[in-house]
Amino acid sequence: MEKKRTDCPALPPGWKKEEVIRKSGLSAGKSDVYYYSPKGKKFRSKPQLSRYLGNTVDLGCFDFRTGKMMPSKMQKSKQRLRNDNLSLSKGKPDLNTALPIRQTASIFKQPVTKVVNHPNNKVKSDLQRATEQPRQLFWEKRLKGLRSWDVSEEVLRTMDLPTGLQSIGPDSSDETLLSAIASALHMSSAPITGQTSSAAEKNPSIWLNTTQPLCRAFSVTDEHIREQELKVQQARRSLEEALMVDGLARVAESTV
DNA sequence: GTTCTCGGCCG
DNA sequence: CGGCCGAGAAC
Repeated sequence: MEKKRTDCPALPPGWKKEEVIRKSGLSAGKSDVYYYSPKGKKFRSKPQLSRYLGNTVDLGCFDFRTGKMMPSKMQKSKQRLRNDNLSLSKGKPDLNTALPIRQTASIFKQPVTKVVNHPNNKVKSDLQRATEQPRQLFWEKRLKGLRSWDVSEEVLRTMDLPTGLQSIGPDSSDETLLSAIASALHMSSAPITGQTSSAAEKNPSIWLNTTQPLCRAFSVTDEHIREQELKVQQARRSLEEALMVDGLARVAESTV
């Protein structure tokens, strides 16, 4: 059989594509296409590939069988943005196994543009580099007043931050504190400690540690952790209930 | 146990 | 009809 693993130009380097012809049975002559990651993991469908690659790669116009990007396969009236209202309200249970996109990520989609005085330079849009882009001091202030809304346009109550967290910098109110901390958690995998230097409190515009949020140094206590565990537990419970109710409703609907 | 292969469901 | 994945066959 053709068991040649060939390079696949549409995928990151190291990926291989293989086409296996069925040699017997009713489906003899049909072929199956497989992909192999650089580490040798085998993939036998687009959903499986998509799950593995996560949200970093859009396989929307990727043709699994040929292994090429097919611009024609774009923007069908189907293919909605993942988990929009429709697919959540009506429709089947969410069997989408792809990782959910952080909704807050939209804030960071457009990092500050770095202009370099060289005619041949192109602006890079690599997300990894985005965190290293220059930023305005106290840029978090711009997040002030951002709220989240549910589908009925009801303002969602903001999260309660643990007591003891205090903002720092020109905006002493707590209005940007949550945003600043949330942003910091999204933008770096390094520990978030807040501004540990006491100098930063006196003159933040000079001593601010820009890798940390506009938040005074804090420590996490066992009590904080217990509270958080409780919240997670409760959230999971209500999710479980919601899924339960949803499932029952669907069964009832289908047996009418 | 893992990998290969074809059947068959479902859209 | 073809993509996807279950599961038996093969190793």
